[in-house]
Amino acid sequence: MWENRGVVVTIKDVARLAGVSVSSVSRTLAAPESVRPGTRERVLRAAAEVGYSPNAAARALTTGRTYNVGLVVPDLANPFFPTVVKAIQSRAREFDYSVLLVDTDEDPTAEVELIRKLVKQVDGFLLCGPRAPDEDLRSFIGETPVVTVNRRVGPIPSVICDHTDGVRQAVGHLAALGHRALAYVGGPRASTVNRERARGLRTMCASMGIELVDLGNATPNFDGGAAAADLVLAAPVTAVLAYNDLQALGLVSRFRERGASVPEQISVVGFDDIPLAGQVSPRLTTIAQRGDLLGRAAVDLLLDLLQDRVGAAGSRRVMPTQLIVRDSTGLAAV
Amino acid sequence: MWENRGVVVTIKDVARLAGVSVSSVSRTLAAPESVRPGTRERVLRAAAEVGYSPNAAARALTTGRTYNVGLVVPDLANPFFPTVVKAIQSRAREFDYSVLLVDTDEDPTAEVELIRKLVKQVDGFLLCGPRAPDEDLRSFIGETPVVTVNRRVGPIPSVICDHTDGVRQAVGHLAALGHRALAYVGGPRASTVNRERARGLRTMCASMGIELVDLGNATPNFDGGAAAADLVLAAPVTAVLAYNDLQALGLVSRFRERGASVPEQISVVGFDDIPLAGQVSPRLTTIAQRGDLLGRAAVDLLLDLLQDRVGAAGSRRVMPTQLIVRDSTGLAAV
DNA sequence: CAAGATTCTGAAACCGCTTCCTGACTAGTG
DNA sequence: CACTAGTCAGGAAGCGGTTTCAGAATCTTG
Repeated sequence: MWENRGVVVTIKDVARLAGVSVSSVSRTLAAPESVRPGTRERVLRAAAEVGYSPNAAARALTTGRTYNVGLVVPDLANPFFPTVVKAIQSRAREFDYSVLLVDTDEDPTAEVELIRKLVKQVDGFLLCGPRAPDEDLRSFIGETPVVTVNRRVGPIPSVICDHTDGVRQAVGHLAALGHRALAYVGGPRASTVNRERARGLRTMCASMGIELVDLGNATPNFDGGAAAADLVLAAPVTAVLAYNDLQALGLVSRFRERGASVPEQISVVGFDDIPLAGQVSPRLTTIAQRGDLLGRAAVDLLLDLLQDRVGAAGSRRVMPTQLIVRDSTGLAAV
Repeated sequence: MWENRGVVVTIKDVARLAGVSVSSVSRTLAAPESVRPGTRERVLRAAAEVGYSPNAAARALTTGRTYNVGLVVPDLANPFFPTVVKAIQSRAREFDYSVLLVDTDEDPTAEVELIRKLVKQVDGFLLCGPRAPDEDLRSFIGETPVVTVNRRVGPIPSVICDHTDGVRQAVGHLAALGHRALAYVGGPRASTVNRERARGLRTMCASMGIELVDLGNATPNFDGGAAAADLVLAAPVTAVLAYNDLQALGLVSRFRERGASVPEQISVVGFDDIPLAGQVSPRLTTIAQRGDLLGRAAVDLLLDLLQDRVGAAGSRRVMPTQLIVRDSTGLAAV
């Protein structure tokens, strides 16, 4: 039924109509200047007339380039990722690349398997906050081009945000508000971002004489935050930083249930600046990562890689990070 | 640099190693029972040994099947879509299909163009709440298999939620709480879902003697809701239904700013039951669509279509809808 | 205007896989 | 045991492009 979908027009049809050989058609389309203007004209006219568009599979077969990129995300339901994915998809399209999406549901094992399965179908991968262990990711080196987003693994090209600087801004902000002790609700253990933030936090707090209570790893979503809220209240702190905004929202929600008002009794800082952060009440103070910039830069880096036009120096790109002060932080309770 | 990514193992390598012809290898992999056990054994062993996996492009070229589906969404940043996309991606994977994702940014024109561009690269399309006009979508009939999700266009196979029933439940709920006049904040004009809800609402209200104020079309996001909030307060109503949860959240937020408490002064009902709906405060009463069911059913329908195993009868699938009563609805203000 | 240098063009091979067709071999039958 | 029917495996064509190579056409130049 769908076999003869419309009329399948191939390069031969164009060649016949234009009265030239298929090679000339191919050449015209690939490098118009390599063909005489007269021929070019006829070919283009013919192509337009029959509405020709080359068959991607055939092209991929000969050239070895699929014009597909594999995009792997741990959980699309985390509002941070759609921002990145949108940017990636749109930037890829500008270069006529298509995006093969894979959601791994936070499963590190599935992640690696799925990547392996797709290797032949794409020119390279964009791994957003991959959860697989370093050595698994390393195994792709030399096998297929890979760019990681918000994760750093050995020499693998990456695009990340300057989380350390983000943390610096946040701690500075809290210190200025008089907070002397704060808690950190962590994210996935495997997350580079989490480690970087935790480390940055320790350094900053140490250098500023602020007490830091590490509450361990919580799941990176609303419920994870809500679950950690009671730990926070039990700790001798006046402010808390969460691994991401979803957790922060969970914290706020549970604080409210417990009757602890934000920011009067406790200040809350999130990470990511997801769309909702500025819309809920109280509006969330958060450290913004520009997901759109990350996504765009990741595509550019991968494409550069595919063209061999990237020195080792350029294989790591760092995006800025910015503290957005809203209503969930205030003067430290006395 | 990436040209010789690893060792490219082809069907020939397997054939050589197994001491058979390529045709036998191909046959073994496609239809194991068509080959003698001894041969089968050797082929499989050889394939495993060299880690063979067929080249998708080559296969697509000969068979005409790409094992890709095109997934088109208007805006991934709307939290309803990730749910659907996740389900689609995961269900597709079960059948070894890959998902080519396209986000159209709510642009009806781009939508059609992008679909056209991808036609050759996929076996069919899943259009989630497409925004393009009916006639454009109709033009794909016979050209490429298409399944629409939450949109009905002529004979195009579709999966939708029973929105009329959802509306029925919601109006029943509000009526029982004593509301006699309610407002509707609409969504995109082109949205089938929006039309269906509006129509259902009119019918229901008429039959129950409830007054309905149609506030026209608002953008289907938080800001659209916030913008409509003042219209609601100016109307003689005690409850409002929004086109989606994002709008509902916007409404609540603006109501709060205006000092109108929810649900004491005004009840709010959303649509979709996005993850956040149950987590914000007040928790949102909403009409749930099971995005996961929709996504899964859409994949199944498309695959059935591709196998020619779907009668005209089965080409429309309707998913249930359910009112989730939470805290944003209460007794009508007197 | 002829000879050589250049630019264009077409024929053909090839990418990796599927599938049709044919021949070889096995099994079944009288 | 000879003959037919039925299995199974291999050769080869072909999917729709790209690219190499060599020949044809055009342009220079003396």
